[in-house]
Amino acid sequence: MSHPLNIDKLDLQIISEMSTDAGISYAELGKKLFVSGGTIHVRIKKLHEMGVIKGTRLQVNLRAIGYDVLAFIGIYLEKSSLYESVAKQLLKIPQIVRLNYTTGSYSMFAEIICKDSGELRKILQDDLQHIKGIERTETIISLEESFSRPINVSEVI
Amino acid sequence: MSHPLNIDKLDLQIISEMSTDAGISYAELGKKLFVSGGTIHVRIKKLHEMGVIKGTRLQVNLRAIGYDVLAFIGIYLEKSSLYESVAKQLLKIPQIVRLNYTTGSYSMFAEIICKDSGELRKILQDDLQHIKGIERTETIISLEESFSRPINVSEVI
DNA sequence: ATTGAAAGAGTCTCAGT
DNA sequence: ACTGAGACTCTTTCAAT
Repeated sequence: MSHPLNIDKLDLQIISEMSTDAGISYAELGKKLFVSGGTIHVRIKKLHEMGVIKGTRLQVNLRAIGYDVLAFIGIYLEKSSLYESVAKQLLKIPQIVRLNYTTGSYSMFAEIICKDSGELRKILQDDLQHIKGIERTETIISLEESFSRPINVSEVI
Repeated sequence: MSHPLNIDKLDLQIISEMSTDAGISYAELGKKLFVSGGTIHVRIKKLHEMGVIKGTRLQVNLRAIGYDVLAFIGIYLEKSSLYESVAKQLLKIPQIVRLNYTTGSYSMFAEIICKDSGELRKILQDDLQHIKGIERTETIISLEESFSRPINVSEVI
């Protein structure tokens, strides 16, 4: 498997290990991959500079901090040229955590996290209905997350 | 705002800061929140033990490592009681990184990351069509990710 | 529950290969 | 490009509050 940039097997192994645990020490990671901690350090620095690694994020149990509702919103636009302007409006709604420009059933597809169903209803009715360019929306509420995992890059190596 | 568990303002501030940068040092985080590094350490340990913090994940530029296609798959089940058994089959497909049991347009909703459109087509035709209990699927391909961000917990504080 | 300090562990740099 | 060692920084523990 070839890559667009200078990414080799060791880089992918580092990414693979850190995908599930970004907090692993360079020393331990080096031991696991049979290189020195210094090499791990250099590689991670390089991957950062290349923009391959964008950062680390905490995985939080949303229910535990009072966010009970996860939903997806399929968005139909009046004209697809309105994409940029609608995206700008959706960015202003803090509960919307992700937005994709899509092809298929919807023009855009959003993910939203709310404290309760009342908050979700409020955003759907008050905020989304007033955004110019949105024709209609379809809400898909998640009752349960079966699983969520990083992509398995090991097969590429 | 009250919480189901013993989570206070400082805990939420820690979660907020680390949501966007899980790699920040306890010392620096302590300075930012006007407590000692030792206190940060104790709080994070507590949040881990309580299951509020589940871990850290690397944010990777998928295109850079050869994954060009992100898509969502809406799944219609023959009977909703088949949920568990279908979920088990979907877990076996490594390209499917997330699965939710949903209400709305679909019974289940999956997220899939593939190297190219050929790989996606192959999974849709070969793998999904042979899973007992799936009536039909709808594929939504992401042409562009506008944004992706953690939930903003600061408003809760 | 928080602090400050000491001990231990990890990162980061660099000269040598 | 990798290593090992030294300098530096951070984590982790703990007695005191």
